[in-house]
Amino acid sequence: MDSKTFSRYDARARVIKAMAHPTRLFIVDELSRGERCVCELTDMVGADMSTVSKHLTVLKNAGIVQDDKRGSQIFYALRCPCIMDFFGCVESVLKTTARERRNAAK
Amino acid sequence: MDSKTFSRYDARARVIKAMAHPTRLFIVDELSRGERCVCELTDMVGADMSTVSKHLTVLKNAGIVQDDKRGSQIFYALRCPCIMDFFGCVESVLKTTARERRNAAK
DNA sequence: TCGGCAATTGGCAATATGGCCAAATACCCC
DNA sequence: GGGGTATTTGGCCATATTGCCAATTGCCGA
Repeated sequence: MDSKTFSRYDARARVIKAMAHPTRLFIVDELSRGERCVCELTDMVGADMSTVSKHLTVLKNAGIVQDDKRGSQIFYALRCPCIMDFFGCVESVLKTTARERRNAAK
Repeated sequence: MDSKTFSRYDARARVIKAMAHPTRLFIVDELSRGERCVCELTDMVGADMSTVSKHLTVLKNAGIVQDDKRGSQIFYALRCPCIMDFFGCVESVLKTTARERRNAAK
């Protein structure tokens, strides 16, 4: 794999890696229903606000979310709704695995 | 986030995490064109065979690929072609980011 | 059965990630 | 300007990931 090819896959991997965490997946799913401020997300996630903030930074650096400062709050929103396509695909992988496990158990 | 909700997102995150590496992304892309044995993939990737083998194990454990032993070789194939949907989505995130960066530079 | 290729496994070192606390910033209202 | 809320940043530790090498296993042909 030459370095140009590597760069292409590395760029993609960075975006995917940003999604590869249960808390960040939860956040993305929640944002798909509309923008939320950090404190709302913190309440929902149930972790330290600093932790949630760092997760949001990861998502922002990957280009998945955008932030909008309004007053003393910062609202985050999905930048690319197509991100939700991930879920359908991931679910079908999980379903396939579950089905095969059932068959294997027979 | 209650523990049941967490489990759901964690299961999804495990699948996504398996994709979150440039080499594994390359492998998935290559497998989308048809099955390949470990030595073919090793040649293409250009890493140690043990490294490629471990990447394949990660993909297999996530339910993304399946293996088929034939003679002295083991062929890997995608188990769920929809995995390729990831790429379109990731590309659009990358394109959005690139576009915004261009606009910001103006 | 022996030698050799294909592939996996174990071990190890380097590096990255995740989460909390505490401290620093930013903003608003009074 | 001062106090309070919202958010980010820095530091630290525990844990996970990655990649190579070496050793092992599995299979085939001579």
